[in-house]
Amino acid sequence: MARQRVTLEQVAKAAGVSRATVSLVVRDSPLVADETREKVQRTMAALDYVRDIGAARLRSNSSRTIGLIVPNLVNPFFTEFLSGVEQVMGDQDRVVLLADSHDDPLRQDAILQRFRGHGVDGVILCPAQTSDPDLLTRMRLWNLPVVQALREIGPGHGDYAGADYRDGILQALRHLRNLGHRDIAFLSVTADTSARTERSVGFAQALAQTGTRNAGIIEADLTWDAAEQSAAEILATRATAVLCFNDVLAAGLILGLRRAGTKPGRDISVVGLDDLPLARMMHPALTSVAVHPRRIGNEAAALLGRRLRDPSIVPGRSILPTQLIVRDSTGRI
Amino acid sequence: MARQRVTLEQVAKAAGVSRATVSLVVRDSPLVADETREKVQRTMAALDYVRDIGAARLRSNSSRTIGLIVPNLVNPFFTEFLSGVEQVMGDQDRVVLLADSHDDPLRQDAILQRFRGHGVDGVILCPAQTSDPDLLTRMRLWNLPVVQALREIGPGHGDYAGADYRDGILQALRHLRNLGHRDIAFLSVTADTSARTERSVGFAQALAQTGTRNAGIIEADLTWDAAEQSAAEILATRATAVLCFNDVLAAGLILGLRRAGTKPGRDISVVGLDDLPLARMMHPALTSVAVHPRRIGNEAAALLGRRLRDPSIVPGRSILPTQLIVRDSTGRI
DNA sequence: CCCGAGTTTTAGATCGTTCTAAATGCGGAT
DNA sequence: ATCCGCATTTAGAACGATCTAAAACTCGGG
Repeated sequence: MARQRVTLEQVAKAAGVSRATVSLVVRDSPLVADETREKVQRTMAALDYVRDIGAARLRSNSSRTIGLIVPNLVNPFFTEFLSGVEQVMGDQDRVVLLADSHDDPLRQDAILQRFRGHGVDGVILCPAQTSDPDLLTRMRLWNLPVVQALREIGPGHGDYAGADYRDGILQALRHLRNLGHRDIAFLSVTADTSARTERSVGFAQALAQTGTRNAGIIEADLTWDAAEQSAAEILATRATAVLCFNDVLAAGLILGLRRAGTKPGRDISVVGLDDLPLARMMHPALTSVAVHPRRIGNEAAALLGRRLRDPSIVPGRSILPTQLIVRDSTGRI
Repeated sequence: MARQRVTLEQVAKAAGVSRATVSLVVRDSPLVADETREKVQRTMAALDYVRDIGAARLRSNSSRTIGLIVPNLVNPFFTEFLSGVEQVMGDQDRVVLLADSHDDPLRQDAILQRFRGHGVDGVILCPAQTSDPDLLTRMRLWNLPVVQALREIGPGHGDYAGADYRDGILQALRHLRNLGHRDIAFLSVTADTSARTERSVGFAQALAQTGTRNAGIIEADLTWDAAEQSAAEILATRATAVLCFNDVLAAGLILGLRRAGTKPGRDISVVGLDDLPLARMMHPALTSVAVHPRRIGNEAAALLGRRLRDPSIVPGRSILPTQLIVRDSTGRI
């Protein structure tokens, strides 16, 4: 069975015009006469012509393709984000190349090379933990536009989309303070990312601003099991409330606390970050800071679109507001 | 800032050989002498050469790119599946183009055209509901290999990867029967897919095989809210146990039941399908049929890889076993 | 009847690779 | 010396689009 791709040439022959004219029609150029345009469009439809983007890119350097690298496809937070990116890109008639770095900088490098080879127009990157600080410089040398999202390499410059976690944490601690809590622990992660430092710093600042006290910072791997294990450590502190790095940890912790015989929401308060859909489903339903990862994905995609249209534009930083959603896992002391 | 892509030509010049030789090295051809190969490889590394896959595909018709279409990126079930696909494809040094059809056949068509334009080698498709039955014929005409997964258009032929839902449902109903339940309701979805018919048929068969009775089939949209609403309808039946289309519906239902004052696991038993991670986190923890979507993704990717290697190979059907995970949402009558 | 301005169309080069078919170099058998 | 076979290398034509620069029309005005 032969390769029977319909080419510009064939459309041109069938419509009785030149290849160049058909190419103009394909690209919606105003240069072509209305009558010709229609004739050509009819022929294209009749022959089921599909433009070969690869060939087009070879000549024109625009592949209508972007790369997306996330550190973890299993975490619903990133998949929500991903779906936000896909949505906007789909509407712009761009295609998303997806890859999972598993938070491994080497793998991330390999993915970037692969993306380069495929001629992506740009990349949306949630950098893997401990990414090489001058990765961004290298990418600039490669002429590869990048928008960072959710995490950031080095001090903030370049396009970035994220959420205002600090304010979210402040809201959470205010809420806890109002319920009478003074000693608050922080269940953090082991992974070393900008997201972690941002939240740690946010926690410290919020303690100061609300007049509450640090009852200890516990670290766990970013898995439900690890969080469940950490319940014991948390209970060993004097904390009456716990702020969690994210909802996954919060969910695990609550499971662990319940297993240990404590009643989260009564004996101890737990606040999550992210407000994943599952927050509602848990028992007790989780008080959490809504971050809207999908919207961050929308923003990141929009930023990249903007950058591709005008490479010299000044870097944009979208920090979306967060808001505390109070449910049953927090209660008066 | 100029476009400074390093090409075969430049590598060839620097290494003092011809373009063709460098091309052979790039493709690991055995035709080239070891000494030359090493020299060329050194030069490539020094110049930071990146092979342009688009240009390569233009000549050779292999883009090392596959398209993946899922009906819903928000449902964790599909993202687990997706991550399974990505994993295998990444290992094969292929890139995944991802798109979300939102269960809309028109959108699905548009995506397929886009993928065609990008010259994907093949497609993994979870068909949108009510997909045109002869979509598969069209794709054959396009010379576009396809592996279906999780759902299927028309009667099963062609490569397919899925799970043995029927057996899973049978396991679930046996379990309920052993707990003393005789009247079982089925909380199904409105969407019209092969997945739904498979589960409906499975339910009917399992009723017969276990000597239990159909206490009613309720339909809900595939959202947590809709499932929550349906609790009232369920309670209006004589059912003492409910089998749910999937865990998302089960989770919503449990929420609705609790809100209505019933205690799932005691007053009424609930079984989910899929065993998403959240099944463990709910209260009561959800009894569910494990399906391992990630593995199905692995399988689908493997099937497509096989097909690409040998287009004439006989179609493969991977139906993975399922197993019932008993937790707290089911109990003796 | 030719000219210039404006509109529409086109030939041919080009992008970075792979493929085909032929050229080259070398050692040993004739 | 000449020729053969083998291993290695290469020139040049693809692939399917876009781009550049120029050609071909059309239409009033001089």
